[in-house]
Amino acid sequence: MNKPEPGIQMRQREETVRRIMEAAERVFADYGYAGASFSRIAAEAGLPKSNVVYYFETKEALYRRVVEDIFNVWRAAADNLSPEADPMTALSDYIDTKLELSRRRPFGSKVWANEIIQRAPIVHDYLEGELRRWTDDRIEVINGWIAAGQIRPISARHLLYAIWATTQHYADFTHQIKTLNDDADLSAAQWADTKSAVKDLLLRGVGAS
Amino acid sequence: MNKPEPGIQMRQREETVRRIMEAAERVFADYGYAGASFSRIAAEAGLPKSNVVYYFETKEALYRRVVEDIFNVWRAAADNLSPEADPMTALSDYIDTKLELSRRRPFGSKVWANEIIQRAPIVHDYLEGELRRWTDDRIEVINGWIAAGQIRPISARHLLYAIWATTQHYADFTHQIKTLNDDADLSAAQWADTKSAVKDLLLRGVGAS
DNA sequence: CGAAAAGTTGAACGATCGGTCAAGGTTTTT
DNA sequence: AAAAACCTTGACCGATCGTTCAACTTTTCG
Repeated sequence: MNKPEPGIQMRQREETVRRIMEAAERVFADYGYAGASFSRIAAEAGLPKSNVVYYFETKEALYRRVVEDIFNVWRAAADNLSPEADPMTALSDYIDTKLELSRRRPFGSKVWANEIIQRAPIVHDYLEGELRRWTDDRIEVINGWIAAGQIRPISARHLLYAIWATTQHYADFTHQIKTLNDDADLSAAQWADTKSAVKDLLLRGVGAS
Repeated sequence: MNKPEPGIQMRQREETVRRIMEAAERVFADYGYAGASFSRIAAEAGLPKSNVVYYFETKEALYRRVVEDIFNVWRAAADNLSPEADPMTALSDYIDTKLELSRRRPFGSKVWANEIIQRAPIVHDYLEGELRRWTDDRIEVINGWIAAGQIRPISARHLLYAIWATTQHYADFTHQIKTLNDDADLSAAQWADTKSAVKDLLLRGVGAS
């Protein structure tokens, strides 16, 4: 049962796969599923097209890997919204985490948005299963907070939707936000402003003082 | 200077153009710019491909017409946010109007979202000109309300972004929302709930009692 | 009415797409 | 060192793309 020490080939394989997936995430985000081509992804990754095909067989398989990857990151972030915590702290942390993801993985967010806009041909099963359960669970948690008088009696479902919408907006609509910011990327200070403004607005909405 | 009474041909032309643009809006929303093909749009409109080309010359020209059309609708809706009105009434009406647009023109919203996600190759000039001016004007209006003590001192810019994000979310992420609603479209009652929930959350955020 | 203009449509074009394949090189295993 | 497995890559395939074109019908207008 000894794990074999990775040889040159295996280490290079992982590195190559990672490079292709990063390129693919960018290209899928910038051109959509149909508009993204193997040749463009390969060029972005600095590899021949055939080599990309060798590692990912089909375009759909590569796309699926990219979508699953970003989804796993998001799922991990979602665990922050735990039932035990204080409502304001938990929601505040959740918004922070989601905004930080929008900042660090904007292409992943765009790929996800594209997938949903186009009726989720790939991740539909996940939406019906895992996401539905996760959402129902969190709605119960929030309703528990409401019943205990810890927050205002708002609609838990629409609160979640509002958090998703506002946080992901800063990734998906990066270009619009940048344009309205005199064509400059948001600075670190502006990102901090964003976080506090979003939290201020939404948390006040649930009853923060 | 007498306007000529429209003959059979001209009336049918307008009708055909409208039918093509409706089909195109759906297809561009469902498949993205690159994934939308003349043949699919033509099939959706019930016309031969060549006929669609006859009316719109190139795919980019057709796409541009679709984007400009939805943009004009949105611009008209934006006028609701006028400086003179009472803050809460004005913001409430604005949110109502935007949500009603998400309900009635979801495909247009998706086309717009796609365009922005993909760096606005078509509407970039508009973003830099008209939208930037409109946004700056509204930020001034909101800051005026704040200075007059009519609403809480929130960030006007991020308030606007939050309104855009939450309202458009119900159009762009229709599929996700529908899936989380047991695969059922939102009923009229659920749309009413949505409107009041979004307004409750955001308006409380700006200081409604 | 008859010529000009506008609308309709199937066939065909070069370009690009996703994917296949074979030939040759490199690494790992025996 | 020989065999096996793995990796790299350019050439190539059928399908589909946006676009062009020519033949034809219908509508408009003097």
